[in-house]
Amino acid sequence: MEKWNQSYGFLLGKVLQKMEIKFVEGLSPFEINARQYGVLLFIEGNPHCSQKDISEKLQIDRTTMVSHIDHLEGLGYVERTKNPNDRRSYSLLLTAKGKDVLDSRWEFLTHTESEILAPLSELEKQLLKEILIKVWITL
Amino acid sequence: MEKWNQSYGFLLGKVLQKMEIKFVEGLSPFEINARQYGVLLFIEGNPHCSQKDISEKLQIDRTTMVSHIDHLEGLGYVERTKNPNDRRSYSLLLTAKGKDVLDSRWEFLTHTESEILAPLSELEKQLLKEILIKVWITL
DNA sequence: TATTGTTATACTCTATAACTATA
DNA sequence: TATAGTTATAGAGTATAACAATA
Repeated sequence: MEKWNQSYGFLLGKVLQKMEIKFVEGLSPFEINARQYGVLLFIEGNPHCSQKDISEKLQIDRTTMVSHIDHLEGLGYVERTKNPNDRRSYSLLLTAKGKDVLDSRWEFLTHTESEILAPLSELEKQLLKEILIKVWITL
Repeated sequence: MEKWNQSYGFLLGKVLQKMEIKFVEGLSPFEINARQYGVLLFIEGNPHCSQKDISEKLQIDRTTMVSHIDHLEGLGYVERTKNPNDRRSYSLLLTAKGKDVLDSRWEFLTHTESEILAPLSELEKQLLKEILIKVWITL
């Protein structure tokens, strides 16, 4: 075992990189990247949210959000309407098409993850998820 | 629990991101990024390697390697000498200064990781490492 | 005056193709 | 001819600052 394999960061990075490469491949027919998929997920969970909301929660710069939403709107996955209560902001919603992409790729995502984590037992997979959630919650 | 928290990829990404931000901050006084730290680590473990060797093993494009090594050589962390057996390639070595940076930042890296993983018990930390290694080995 | 979204611009990181020097 | 390294260039992805519309 070499020195760099003893770092959690390197190990996490390698596993994540592998997952991401596969997942991004699966997203490419839908012309979005992993970030944009995350945005779709967020909008599904927070209908009528603003670009600012996503920007804050997902820690994406608000100027970057503009181009992400431009892109998703251009593909017909997301709909911008002005928020009647505050006309500075948008009220964002998934379209039916966007919802389809989200669901189909969610299945693909979980399938991809299973493949990468195949060497683990069911117990280990569950432990890994619990451990990650425990760390994430306190971040 | 929201949907996106149920993905290993999102959880891994969040934890890694947090580690990386802290680690890169700790590297900044030494004017290198995480990739370049990885290169130093590789050279330590593989003295007299060529740029091509690093490029292949760390999956960094060889043209990108040129600027990384330029940078590390400029800082006096790495020494380029021509390989006498094949004068096309370099024989790369850490300087004493490079070795110092590597060691001091290794301590910092492990300390940073401990901070992020603080919510875990010793057993959980060990399980996490074992699980990650198990997945990584089969990648 | 502060906030949401926008635009123009610049910066970082990386990749592609053509070049050189060695083999 | 093939390979290691180099250079110039272009492409993502992101960030900064100035602006418009609205609060």
